[in-house]
Amino acid sequence: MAAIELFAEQGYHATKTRDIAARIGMSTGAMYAHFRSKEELLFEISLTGHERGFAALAGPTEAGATPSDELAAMVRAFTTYHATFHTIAKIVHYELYGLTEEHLARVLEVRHRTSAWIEDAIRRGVAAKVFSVPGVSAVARALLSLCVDVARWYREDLGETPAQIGELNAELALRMVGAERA
Amino acid sequence: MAAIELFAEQGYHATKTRDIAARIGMSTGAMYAHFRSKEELLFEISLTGHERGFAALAGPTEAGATPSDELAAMVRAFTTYHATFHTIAKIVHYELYGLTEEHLARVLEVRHRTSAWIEDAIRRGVAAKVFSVPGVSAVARALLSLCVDVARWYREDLGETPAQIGELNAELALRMVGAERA
DNA sequence: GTCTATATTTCGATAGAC
DNA sequence: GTCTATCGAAATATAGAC
Repeated sequence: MAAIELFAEQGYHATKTRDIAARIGMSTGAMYAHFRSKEELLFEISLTGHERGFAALAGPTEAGATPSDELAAMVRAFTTYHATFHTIAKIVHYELYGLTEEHLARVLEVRHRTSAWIEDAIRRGVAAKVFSVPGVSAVARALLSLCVDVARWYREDLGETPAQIGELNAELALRMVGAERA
Repeated sequence: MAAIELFAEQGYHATKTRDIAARIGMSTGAMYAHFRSKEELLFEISLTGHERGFAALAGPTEAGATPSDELAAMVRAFTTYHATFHTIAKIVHYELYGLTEEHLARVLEVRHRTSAWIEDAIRRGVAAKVFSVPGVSAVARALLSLCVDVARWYREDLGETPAQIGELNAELALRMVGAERA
């Protein structure tokens, strides 16, 4: 979708319906056959992006994995997602104030689910005495920062693949939680 | 400044000159005695914020400090800055696309100075063999993420002081660079 | 479904009185 | 310097022909 690129490049409010129309080679009038308003378009992008981000984070969990492997896999996948879909992720994290109150509530639910998921992973490692952290939720927040902020600075022409950034962040995450190493 | 709060709360483009006027209890006409345009207002906030951020990062360097103490002090101060002035920092990091080309170039120079500063600190630790990192600039980027992203989620009613977040991030930074501990 | 044309609103910025 | 009033441009969204 052209709107995704534009919202991410310039921000939601800076993007005009004419810009979107021009990029896809349509008139503004024709676009309104596909969605009711600009905010609805933002909400659809935002909610889908939130759900896919959570799916990326929650996907790699395997039964029987060690807390370290589990956390590394989560950070690796969540980071890779934020690099690969950095345009959508920018909208997800920086365009919340463009949503209506009802739509905002919908995406906040997903955000809460996301942070709870990573907190639980840390908590399991602490319980198993393989992690040592200054505070579970504070470190969870820091790990989310590490993953999420990738969307702010990542560009395809950086010479680094999303997978490489993911691998780096997985390693850093294990260091941050003080994981005992094999 | 009222504009700072509004730009940070809703974004630059979402903030109307009438909103700013209303918050400070002035008319829009009266405001234009104080600045030439909305973009000029954004630029002033952005440049000042950038410079103060760099000053916070570069301030704590002391002669004779160990690489670990030095890096910890930098991350502590830079994080504390981003929590304390999270409204300004939001503008600094998320409202770059609202600037004119000339003004953008000015702030990009400060940003480059900032990342170079933290890279150098890591490089000194690696040279002294007290840090062990997967890559100097990649880890520098990650450290910046950790500090900068604080501005995205910090709120005063969180029950945590900026200094506490700063202390946490300083500890996490030392873990990330694999600093040898006393 | 897409076009051209336009209705309607709202924006940033200015004019002129005080 | 601040006010009221307003200009001119630009925005979202709609109307009606094809």
